[in-house]
Amino acid sequence: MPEIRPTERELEALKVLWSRGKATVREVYGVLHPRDGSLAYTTVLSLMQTMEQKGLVGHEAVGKTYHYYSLVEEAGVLRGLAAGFLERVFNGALGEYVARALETRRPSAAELDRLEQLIAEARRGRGPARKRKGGA
Amino acid sequence: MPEIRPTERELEALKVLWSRGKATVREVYGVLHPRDGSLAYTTVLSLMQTMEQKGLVGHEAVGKTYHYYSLVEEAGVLRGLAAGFLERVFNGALGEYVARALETRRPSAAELDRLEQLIAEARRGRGPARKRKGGA
DNA sequence: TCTATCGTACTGGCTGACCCGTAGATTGCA
DNA sequence: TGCAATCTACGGGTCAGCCAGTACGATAGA
Repeated sequence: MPEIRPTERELEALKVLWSRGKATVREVYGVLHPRDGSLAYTTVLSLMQTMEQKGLVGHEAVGKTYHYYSLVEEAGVLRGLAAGFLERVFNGALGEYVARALETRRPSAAELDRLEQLIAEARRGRGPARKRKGGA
Repeated sequence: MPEIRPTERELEALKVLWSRGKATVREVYGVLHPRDGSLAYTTVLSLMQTMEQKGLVGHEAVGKTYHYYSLVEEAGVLRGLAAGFLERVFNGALGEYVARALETRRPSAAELDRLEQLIAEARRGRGPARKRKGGA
């Protein structure tokens, strides 16, 4: 597992696939285009092709169109990104990692409750995730 | 303030400057080289010149050598990086941001205490930072 | 003075990310 | 059958990041 590190654009596309299960190029384009303002359809097409070549996504032909789906698990990718960022930027210092994020905006009470919960779970010896790692 | 976003290499160099106050190219090279394995001295020199052009660092001549120093505040840069990462990857979801990081390794009791402390401070209405923003 | 050494300045090459236009194939429909 | 719409395939172009070689000046020591 050579560390999955999608680029920014690739991550945007993956998010669409994760939320929908699968999607056509046009659907991904429909999500990315309004945000970016100007972004050609063929650009998104190229993006999907590049991602397929990298093994991030796969496709199945339905009629003449392709339905793309993610080949990488969302939680795993996000975990990897977080781990890399934590290491590269904060040298693994969890406190700094959280402190800097808290400085950027005032967190809601609900968010703070959620954080407390995560910490409590971590204290109980198991990670916050309920799922096991053992994926493909 | 057009959002400071140093590249990976630049961040490595900035860390050296932050920890030492100022440093020569050779000193930065001395830190970066062992980690990277092979990295030419002139490469680090080019890096510093690029960073100076971007306004990330400045230098003063001491004899024939340059002493470089950071022009950007450490806390501010890290805060910006954390904010960007939080937004781009987790759409601003603080819980996910922390949860994924906690999954990567087992945090120590001291680290969890530190997190509790940060949350408590956030609950008291003020951010975890004791310092005001008003920098240069 | 001559030379080795140690600086910085300058320039170019390589790669990946990103973007898009055009071509070609297929389909639906009048 | 002919036309328009809608795909995918392919190729190219731009730019930033990264890396390093070469040039050139200053300095210290023989």
